Amino acid sequence: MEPQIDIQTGQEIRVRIAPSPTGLLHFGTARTALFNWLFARHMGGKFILRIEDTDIERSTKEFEEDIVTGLRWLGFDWDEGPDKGGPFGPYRQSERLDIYAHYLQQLLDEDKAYHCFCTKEQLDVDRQAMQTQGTTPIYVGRCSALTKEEQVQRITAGEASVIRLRVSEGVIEFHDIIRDVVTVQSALIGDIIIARSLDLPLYNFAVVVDDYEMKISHVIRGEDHISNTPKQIVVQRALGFATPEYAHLPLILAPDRSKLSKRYIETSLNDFKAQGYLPESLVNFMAFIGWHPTDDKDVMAREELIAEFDLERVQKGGGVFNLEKLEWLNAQYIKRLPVGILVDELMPFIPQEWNTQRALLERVAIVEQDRLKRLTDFVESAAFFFALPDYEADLLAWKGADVSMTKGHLRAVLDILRNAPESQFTKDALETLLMPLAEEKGRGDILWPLRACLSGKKASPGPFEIMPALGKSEVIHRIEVAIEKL
RNA sequence: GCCCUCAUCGUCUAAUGGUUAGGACAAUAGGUUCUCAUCCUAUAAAUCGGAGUUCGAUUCUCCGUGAGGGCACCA
Repeated sequence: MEPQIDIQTGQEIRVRIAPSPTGLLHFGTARTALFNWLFARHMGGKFILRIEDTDIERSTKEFEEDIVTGLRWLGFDWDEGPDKGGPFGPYRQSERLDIYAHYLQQLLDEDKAYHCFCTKEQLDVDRQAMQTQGTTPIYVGRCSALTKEEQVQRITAGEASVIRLRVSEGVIEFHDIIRDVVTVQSALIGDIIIARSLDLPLYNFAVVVDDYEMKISHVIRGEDHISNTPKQIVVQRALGFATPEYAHLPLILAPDRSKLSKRYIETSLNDFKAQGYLPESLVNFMAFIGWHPTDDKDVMAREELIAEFDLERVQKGGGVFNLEKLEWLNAQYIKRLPVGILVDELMPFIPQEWNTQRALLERVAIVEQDRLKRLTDFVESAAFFFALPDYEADLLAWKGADVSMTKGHLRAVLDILRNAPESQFTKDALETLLMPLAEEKGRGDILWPLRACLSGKKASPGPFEIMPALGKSEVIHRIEVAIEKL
């Protein structure tokens, strides 16, 4: 497909996900990645991964690894990124320091930025004062009048400083695809710090430089960034850069409607993998927090999402994370899996011993498929197929039936099954074989003890599902065990 | 405190200036070969409040209320 051009800007459509490796892959980050990816794929544009590791104290390689692994698992293939390069690399901010230094120096030379020598303590006092006065806490501008000579002098004298951008008063207005126009007074921003030094740029500065250098056409990010946008626009203007199109996504909320935190769900998306969720379910689920198609579809495959996704239809209000819906969706996707694939997916979760017979595993998977909400459920619900659990004899009695009667019923079933050839061990054949007896003696009287002795559990799949999976000899054996118990 | 944003069933959401306000999850009640699950059917459940515009507003405007986010030499 030829790269799509944005009608409004005439630019190629390029979006990015820009996580900072200061923690595990968060659910919200994954959802932002998804919306960027869907938009890019829908529009035929490019999706870029950029690692924002300017915070050298908190960023780690391990977190970056976790994030990249998670995004890959979800299937968000990026066109450019630190692992695969691209025409506008490097894609890790820590490797772009010379680029930032260049623009920082330019701003300093043009006197659009200046060195500020205020200490953190001073700034804290200022902030406190403004807050008690009821005004917006911004920089008071103590250092803004310093001449270049004075700045150089104090730096050479060894005084610590940061770099601030001069922000003039006025109105900043920007367009948001989801929210239309957002207006902010720049007087409420003040002279923002854009770098600690030439080598240590800060977020609001680095983002602007990178988005420009990487020719990002649409910035799609969480609503928590709305208040950063005017600051970034101010930087763009100082640098003479065009403003990209924005789309601020509604936040994902915990059930108490506060910002989703690690207190409610596991922080790393990779934990969802460990808990037995399929990437397809997560993708479908995440897409539906903040977006829905026009029709009533509720299970949508990746390709359908791409085909129908539309940023303009994204919800404005935050959405609560609903675990039950995720589980339901996961069950839907598990149900739709071909057995072979299901078994493959199950592999990482099952005990070694079960893995000796692929054929048995497949038969069991067929029985359990409709009962699984998560892949991990299989371990517990299917255990009885691989080893008959210990159970009490009275489990075998159906609604107060006495021992000798139950025993007799099981013997009758055993007789029928002993004479049946292995080829008769299919669901349908077994039903025609045994149902007449069950109708005669009472369904519960025959079926309950049979099922109970096969599974050793009071709740399990039905006997006609269990028997074909187990095979003749094991079925006979389990019935004999039961008769012995009685 | 200041700034920004938002508001349809419990939850995710659909819809239109005129409909019985639709679907899904969850809940409840039934049904299908014993149990559990699946599956099927049905029931209950919403336009935050007040003005205005209009023949008509859930939809447009304003005010109020409520909620969320942001206010770092973090991102």
